[in-house]
Amino acid sequence: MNSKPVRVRMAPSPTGRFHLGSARTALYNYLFARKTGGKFILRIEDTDQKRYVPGAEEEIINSLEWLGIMPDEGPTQGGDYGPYRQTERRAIYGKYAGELVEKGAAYPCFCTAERLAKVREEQLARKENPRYDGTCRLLEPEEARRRTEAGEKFVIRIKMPKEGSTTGVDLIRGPITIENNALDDFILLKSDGLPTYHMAAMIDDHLMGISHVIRGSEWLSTFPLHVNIIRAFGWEEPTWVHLSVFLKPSGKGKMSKREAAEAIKDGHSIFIGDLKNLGYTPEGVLNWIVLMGWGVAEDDVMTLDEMVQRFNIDNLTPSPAAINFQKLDHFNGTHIRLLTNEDLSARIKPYFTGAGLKVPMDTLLKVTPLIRERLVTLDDCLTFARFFFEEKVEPNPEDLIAKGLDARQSAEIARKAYEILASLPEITHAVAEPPMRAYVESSGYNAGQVFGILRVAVTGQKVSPPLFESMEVIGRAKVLERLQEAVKILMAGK
RNA sequence: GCCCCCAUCGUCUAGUGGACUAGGACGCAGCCCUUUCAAGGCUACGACCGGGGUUCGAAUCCCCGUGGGGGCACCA
Repeated sequence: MNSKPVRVRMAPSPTGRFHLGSARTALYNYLFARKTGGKFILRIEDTDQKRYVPGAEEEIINSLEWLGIMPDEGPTQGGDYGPYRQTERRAIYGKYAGELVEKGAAYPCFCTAERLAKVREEQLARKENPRYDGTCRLLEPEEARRRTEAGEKFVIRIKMPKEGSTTGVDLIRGPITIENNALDDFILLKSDGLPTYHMAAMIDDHLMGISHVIRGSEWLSTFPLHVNIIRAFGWEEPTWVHLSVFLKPSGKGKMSKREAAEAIKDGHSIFIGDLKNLGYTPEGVLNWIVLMGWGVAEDDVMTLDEMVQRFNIDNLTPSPAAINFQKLDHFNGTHIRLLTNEDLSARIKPYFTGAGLKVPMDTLLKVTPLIRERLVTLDDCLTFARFFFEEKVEPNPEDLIAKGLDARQSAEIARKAYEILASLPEITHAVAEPPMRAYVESSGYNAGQVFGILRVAVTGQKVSPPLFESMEVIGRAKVLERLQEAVKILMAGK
């Protein structure tokens, strides 16, 4: 490990949606910064103008905000090392690339894209590895300068050593060595004047004082190239950590576009921006992803603060992890149950109002305790509790008929239940249950039959929160009204 | 094809040479609780990829296989 003050960064490119993998990278960076008292930085790597997606940067920031892992420095909050968007730093890169050319560590290349494509094709046909053939590497510096000054289009390539090998050290994987002749003369500066990732990231990491680079394992194969670039500049290397990749649930390969769409149909998603709408909580999502690539011996239910306390960068696992949505559901439900009544009520309220229901907070506060342990996702509140806020319920006539009984008998039970409840001054759990129990005893019907009919009549559904508690919240008038309606339905269907 | 990485229950993982009859979590199955559905409690099932070394001793270290994954752009 190096001795620099801890500064870590997340450097996404605004070319697509913000997904699980990006979120986990951000999380680990965040946890490490908090754990060590360091800074967490967001840098937008927008040097590819062709793939730029409008709104992508906004989604990144919204997602981080929703998860509660906002950076200390970044394009929105600023900082002493800005700007934090690479396109706003473009002047910097040309200067550094020029420095490398001066040193003889890089060279201008005038080959056209067409020629490069042709070379690649020929190499492939000969079953050779596709790579730059080195034509412009042989150019005399004077001639190269004459051509660039004449206005000819060019890129700048790194002059990779032909011999030897390069070794970089990854914190969780150990030394990684690659033969230099296996590395290409990668392009550092594109003909549009913007840098490629390879050079831009190294320059910015250096300029921003990044101490630890925690990034995805897709960078593992170009890792030695990055080490070479840093050495060419004569800078100090950061500590490197390459995270594992996420595999699709089957464990066979990365999530494809098609599979991402499938997941959404199932009520799941790999995109953070969707998870919110699907009723997931930041707490549940965070707990879920933090454990894919990092493990704890026991007590795996954690809040963000607890994660910070327990996080240890040395314990990150290098092996790929298959996504398991069932586990997300589990953690989501668990964290929902951990919320206070007020907090949970406030979080589910929008789902009711979104469905066009009027939801008074005082009533909701009484409903929430009845459904909280039944919720896997926040939007489940609608399936369990919408009848509390509806004027009328529309029970399925068949559901009103208890198991083993016919319509006439069920109607009799409903009418009797009405009589009993109507005779009471109030319908609370404490007052209503004893006489109903007594009726079950004396009637010869069983509890499941009697309460089943009552449940469907009052809630309109076969599955509901506890019956008597529910009736107490619904209120005497509505309970009796719904019971009467049930008797009517039963009589009509007889 | 070439290069790199990885390898413990179905899945996520604990394990850093002896405390391993390999621990936890999800899922699955059963039981308890119970007016439904959950939640909760208990129990069961379930793994060190294979082969060689090193060592008194290996899930743990080394090598070779095998399997899986990633990368080979004027994309990141």
